[in-house]
Amino acid sequence: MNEFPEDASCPATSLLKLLAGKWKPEIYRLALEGPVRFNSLLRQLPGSNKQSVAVALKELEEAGLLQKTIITEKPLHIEYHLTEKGLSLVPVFKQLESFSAE
Amino acid sequence: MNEFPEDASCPATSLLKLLAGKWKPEIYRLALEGPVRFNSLLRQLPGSNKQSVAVALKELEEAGLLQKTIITEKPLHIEYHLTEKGLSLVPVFKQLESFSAE
DNA sequence: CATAGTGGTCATGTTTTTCTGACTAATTGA
DNA sequence: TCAATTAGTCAGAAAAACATGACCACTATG
Repeated sequence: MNEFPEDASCPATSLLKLLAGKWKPEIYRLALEGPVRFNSLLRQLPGSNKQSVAVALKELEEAGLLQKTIITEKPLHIEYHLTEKGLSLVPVFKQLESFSAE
Repeated sequence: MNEFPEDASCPATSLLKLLAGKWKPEIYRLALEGPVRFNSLLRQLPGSNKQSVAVALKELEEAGLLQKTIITEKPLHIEYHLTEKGLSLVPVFKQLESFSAE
């Protein structure tokens, strides 16, 4: 009988999967306060590990939410900061947070 | 040195994890159009299976986004419909969808 | 009475995700 | 020169998520 034969694919699925990955919401949240760094994140996120944080950073970067920058000054290091695309997610994220807080 | 010793826990994490679970965005999306049913969902979601859909429905219900109702009329069956809490997520979901569409 | 549809559960297996610990390599400071 | 900090990679193990197929109980239809 097939009551609803339409395609039920969902545009939000891949974005949700990306954002929900381990340590990603936490990293995104910290990135809202300013550029983040690999080792600093490891210290800020108790229970995290190099591998997962590296993967999270890479995927957030590939998704165009974070921009990786090599800082050649003083003590040579790498920073990740939100892109415009990353910033455009702020309202969504704020809503998710306020919803969770209920 | 511990530059940032604050707790970095994130209120959005659990909600994101809930929403990102397999078939959950698709089920939520279909529920926006009206009450959904178990076997009907299985037909509407190609590639899905009883187990995953059952788990998704249970978790969405436990999270208070869906309400399970036994319909005692005509051909006895069960419906899941969005709660007020579930409806309050609509704007978030719409934003996620429009963001994905870019 | 048999068959199909309703809405599941359960045990098991596979696949995906995440974690652990070892290792690398360049830079900096003492 | 030694040790620490930077930012990772890699292989393998463990844990979590997901899929498969069998089964169950009830209702409805022929």
